[in-house]
Amino acid sequence: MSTASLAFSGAGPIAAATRQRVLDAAQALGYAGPNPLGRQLRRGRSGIVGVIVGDALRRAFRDPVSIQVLDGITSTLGPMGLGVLLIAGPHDPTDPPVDPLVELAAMDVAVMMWGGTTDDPVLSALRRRGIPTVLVEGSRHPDISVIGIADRAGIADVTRQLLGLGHTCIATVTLPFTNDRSEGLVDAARLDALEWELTRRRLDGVFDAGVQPVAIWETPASLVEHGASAARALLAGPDRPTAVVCQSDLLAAGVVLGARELGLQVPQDVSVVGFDGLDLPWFKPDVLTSVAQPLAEKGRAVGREVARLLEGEPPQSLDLPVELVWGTTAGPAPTV
Amino acid sequence: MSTASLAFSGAGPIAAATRQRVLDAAQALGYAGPNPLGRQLRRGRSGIVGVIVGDALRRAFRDPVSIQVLDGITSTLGPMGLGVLLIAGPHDPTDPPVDPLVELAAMDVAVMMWGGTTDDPVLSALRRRGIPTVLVEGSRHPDISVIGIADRAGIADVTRQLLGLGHTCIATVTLPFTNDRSEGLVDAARLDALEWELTRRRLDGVFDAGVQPVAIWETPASLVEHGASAARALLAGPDRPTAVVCQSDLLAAGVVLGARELGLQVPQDVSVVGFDGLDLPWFKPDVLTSVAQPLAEKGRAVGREVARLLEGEPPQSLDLPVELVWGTTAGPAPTV
DNA sequence: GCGAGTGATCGAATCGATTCGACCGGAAGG
DNA sequence: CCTTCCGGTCGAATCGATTCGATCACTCGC
Repeated sequence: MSTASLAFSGAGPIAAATRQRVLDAAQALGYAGPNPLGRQLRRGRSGIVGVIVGDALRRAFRDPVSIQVLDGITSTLGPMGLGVLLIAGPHDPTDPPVDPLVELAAMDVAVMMWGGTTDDPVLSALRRRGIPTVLVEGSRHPDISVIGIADRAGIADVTRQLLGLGHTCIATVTLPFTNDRSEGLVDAARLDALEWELTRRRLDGVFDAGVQPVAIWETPASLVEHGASAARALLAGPDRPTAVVCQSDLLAAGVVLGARELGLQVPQDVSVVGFDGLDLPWFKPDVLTSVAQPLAEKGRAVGREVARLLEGEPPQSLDLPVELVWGTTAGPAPTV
Repeated sequence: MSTASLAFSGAGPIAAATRQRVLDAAQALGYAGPNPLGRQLRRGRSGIVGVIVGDALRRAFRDPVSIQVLDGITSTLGPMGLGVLLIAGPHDPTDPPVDPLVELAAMDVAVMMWGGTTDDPVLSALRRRGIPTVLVEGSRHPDISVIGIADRAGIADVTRQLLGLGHTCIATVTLPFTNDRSEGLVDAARLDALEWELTRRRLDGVFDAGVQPVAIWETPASLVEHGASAARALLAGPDRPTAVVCQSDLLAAGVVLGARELGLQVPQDVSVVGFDGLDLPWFKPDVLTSVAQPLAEKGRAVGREVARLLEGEPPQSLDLPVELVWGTTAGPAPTV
């Protein structure tokens, strides 16, 4: 048995002739190679990285941001012989708050693809199981790796640019506040109920610039259609904002489309800025003014951190820079 | 040990008090519950379904078609306690033809998300390992489950409609022919080199309608930008086709955008039909004329077939119907 | 009061590979 | 010629849970 093991794994000394004899015998007996389950048990490693996406898979995959990060992750993990197990994140409040896979599946490391909330049930489940975890865009935990970006400062920066262009009446369109996916204007009570770290941070970016938005509009997901309905609600009235800061590019693109539906010109009548720096082929020849984040690099950084954790090294957090991309959707405030 | 096992699994008779005692002891000892690896080895089941996407993950995830099918798959598999392991399909010819995960990873069933070629190395690797496999949109294999759609008939149908509207000069824009991702006009030699089952079948649909396309344009992937470049190439000349049949909606949308860039009106100057029946929010208010396939249902059918195979039942193939959706991008041929 | 029956608990084999140490034969060196 | 060393092979323990059958305590019925 041990010789057969060596023949297949190639680790350790084995004569070429013996190896061949083993391989031939395997062929004759219809043995298709070592059973991964046995190997995994013995090694104590499954070779699997659980990636918990921030939503039902359907929605998560419609978001180019998740996709690009996921691609960066897999392209780093693949060559290391690690596989990615997809796990759905929290979505419908009717579902159990934690996917059974989080409790039951074999994985060496977990990646949470969204910031999560302050005390996330998924995160606690992972900690209970003792599975090292990498958070994408979460808040700093002392003993957990967090791969983030300078989104707060980036949003503050682009907001200041708008101020410099004479905008005084600025609205903001945000990502979801909680898992319950409501849509609409945010009042003080709702603002207190804000649970998602990421949404809060980007909102704080606007405040950091010294802006008190004339309206905060919450969307149930980062999708074009929700941006469009935000535009219909925010830009229809007579004293509409002259600029809209959006927490994602998809929302911003939706706001632009919605504004045009209302007969408004972008950026002459209203300026729209987004976040992410996506390349949207169907948006051409326009280019969103946006805060670009290095999405694929973020994924690769996650992959590298996963590798570090597997080596047994202590968690290490990392913040990636963002870059302001000045496109065609923002300009000076209209003169009254 | 056996009692502890019963306490955690809940299968078999155990007194509530004993159970609680075991759970308390586990807590005290810092035991976080059964190790999945041990359970999997014993059960002989990993609870994992390997899903091989038809491309590098990045490209596959930009394709709403894969996404929706994948979503259907996961939503069926999740409640059955099965996890989805993502595996990249064949992409750059420089990479190894078969992802190492296909050879090494533990999985109970595999799903190939694209038709593949007649003798696919991935498929043979899976058969060698004895892993039951479900093919999405492949060609009929005797002992393999194939979940397909009536795409050939659907394309033939929509092509006949175009004939009925007076179109005689019809071009077609296709999905890739092989893994080498070339782009451009297809000549006889290239037509012979066609390896992808799915592309061939949809092309045959056009032929079935009795149409000999004036041009066949191969794209390297189902993306809007490739449709746009096809349009630039096919529609620039004076004797351009009056209708373009595309093998996907993303390509069709790209053709429409490209045609407009050239100053053409759709459908007045040129009719464009697609395939898939996607809902593209950014394409509104236009609606693609398309052959709609039930994407989520296809995914669910895959999930059900996976379940069947796990039960040990013999492979069973299934063909889902398609439906012609008459949108705003196709109309009568222009009068000369 | 004793045997049958029942429900809970425990022993031990098993899944399949890995890996350390023991062992063996042959070659090189003294 | 004997010892030492070394590359190659083989035995056996181990990873962690599941599960069948055996055992045990206890109750019920006669």
